[in-house]
Amino acid sequence: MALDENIYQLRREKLKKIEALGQESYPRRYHSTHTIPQILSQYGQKTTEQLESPRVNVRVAGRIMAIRLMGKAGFAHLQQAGQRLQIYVKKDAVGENGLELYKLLDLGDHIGVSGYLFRTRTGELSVHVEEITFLSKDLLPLPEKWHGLTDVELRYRQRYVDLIMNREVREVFLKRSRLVQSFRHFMDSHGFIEVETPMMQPIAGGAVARPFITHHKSLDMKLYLRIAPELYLKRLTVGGLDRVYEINRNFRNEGLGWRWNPEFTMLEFYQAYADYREVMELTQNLLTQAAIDVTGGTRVKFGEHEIDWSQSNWQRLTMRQAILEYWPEAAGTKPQLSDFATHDSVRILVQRFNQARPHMAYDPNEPTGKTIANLFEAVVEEHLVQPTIIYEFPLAVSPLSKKKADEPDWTERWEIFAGQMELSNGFSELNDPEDQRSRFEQQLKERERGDEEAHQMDEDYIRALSYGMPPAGGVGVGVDRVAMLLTDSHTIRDVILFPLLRPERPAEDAAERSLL
RNA sequence: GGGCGCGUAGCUCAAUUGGCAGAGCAACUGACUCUUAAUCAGUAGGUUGAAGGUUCGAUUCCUUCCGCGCUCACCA
Repeated sequence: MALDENIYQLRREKLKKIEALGQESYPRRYHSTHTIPQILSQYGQKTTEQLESPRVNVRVAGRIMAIRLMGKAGFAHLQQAGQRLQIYVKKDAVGENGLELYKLLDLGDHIGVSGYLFRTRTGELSVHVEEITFLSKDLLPLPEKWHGLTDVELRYRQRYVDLIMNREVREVFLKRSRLVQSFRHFMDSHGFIEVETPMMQPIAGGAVARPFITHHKSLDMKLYLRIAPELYLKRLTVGGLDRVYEINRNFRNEGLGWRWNPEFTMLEFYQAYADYREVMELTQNLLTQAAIDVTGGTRVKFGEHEIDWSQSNWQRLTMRQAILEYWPEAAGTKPQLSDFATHDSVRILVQRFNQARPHMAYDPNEPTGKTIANLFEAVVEEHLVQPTIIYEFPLAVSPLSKKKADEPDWTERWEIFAGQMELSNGFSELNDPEDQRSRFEQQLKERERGDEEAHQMDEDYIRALSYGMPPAGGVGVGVDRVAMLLTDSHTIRDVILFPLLRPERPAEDAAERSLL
């Protein structure tokens, strides 16, 4: 703390000395001829002789990540775009003034150098510097050069330092960017148009979750941060936007965990005249393409596993089949499909399962379909490492999807799982306003029963459906989770630049900062 | 919210059974015109997360609190 402040003051004084040498302390621009990655790729393979005739003059800028001074000469490494280039500074070439400036530089400072390329005795491509231009001072010390920044909390809190020090982190976020690009390109090329719908909503609908509450002052109105864009996007299909998508944040007021951050990014899209099977195919293609675009192939390391995103590796099971398939031996003989038919038979399944592994919560008053969905999560989810589509979901947990024609307790809905996570959710959209009204009413009963997350009534949405919504398939894809799988990240915080954290200790730290 | 674990210099980590709080890097001073974890000599840097307790003596043991991580529950 005190030391940190000392360094800060010392470096401020160095900055004044740098000004005294005739350098601007915070200049406005620097004209480079090359970026460091350009130099490395264009000249990385050239021999000493090739670099000598003709001589290659360069101007290049970067942040000092290593610096070594040996009396009247020195070496440093400049970092730009995650790559490093060595520079060689000697008094004969930069003059008295240049060497004085070099002596005032610290790890973390930004400089620009002009000079020519050469190879050192050990063969490293370097810039033989003729002129140094000071660009910006690092007043706070960077973490230790060898171990870098490893403290997990500091990495999230001070992501800027994390990005400077850890190249893999930079790589993860470049891949995340490519992922979003891939999704956009895929949707655009399939005739979808991108839209933005409200993030602040008077009724938080379209998903089952507890919302964040906020308030609009001049309207004196309670607003919710959206938990899903669903109901607005479907209003747009009513309006004739037959293929729409949105990539944006949802906010859910829930606990945090390796798969959960309170704000997370979803790709959500709707395709008119399609049913759940068509959008299932589309989403499978979307994800396979994303794996290729982000990683260059379909086989992607994820921890101990290798996930194969190629089309032939995808599995499809109904929810009921999956429970049979992964029923644990310890819980006795596998159930039969008929065991899902009645409340009592499902209750017996739960009892058998809980005797073997007593950790599934069970409320005998909840709808049977909800129990089956919970049973699925308890029995199956941990087994789904390779891309798997689970389809046919209980009506009770699917208030917005169409019923199966032949089984009205089940819906035309699927979810995609991989890496033990739910990645995507899609269904044939319910577009019958009267059915929708009774589903909402059913949810209101759940709410009265104490389920805070049950859906609220949305009269305007029902009015929109009453104008006639075309048949449509709709899909949501969890962008953060896909990013995790494609970057071998095992917590969602590693794919979110600034994950939600408790604020820093206010008293001490604020006092400290005001000193700086 | 429950369980487990962690918190020591700016960073990464030590400290024997409870016995003088240390190292490397970073920083400062000096030497050094091909180094790359540069090297060499020296200097400085700490309320051991906080409060309380046990003890002649606590970084170490106990209690409470704070923060972080992992995990379980709710959720995608």
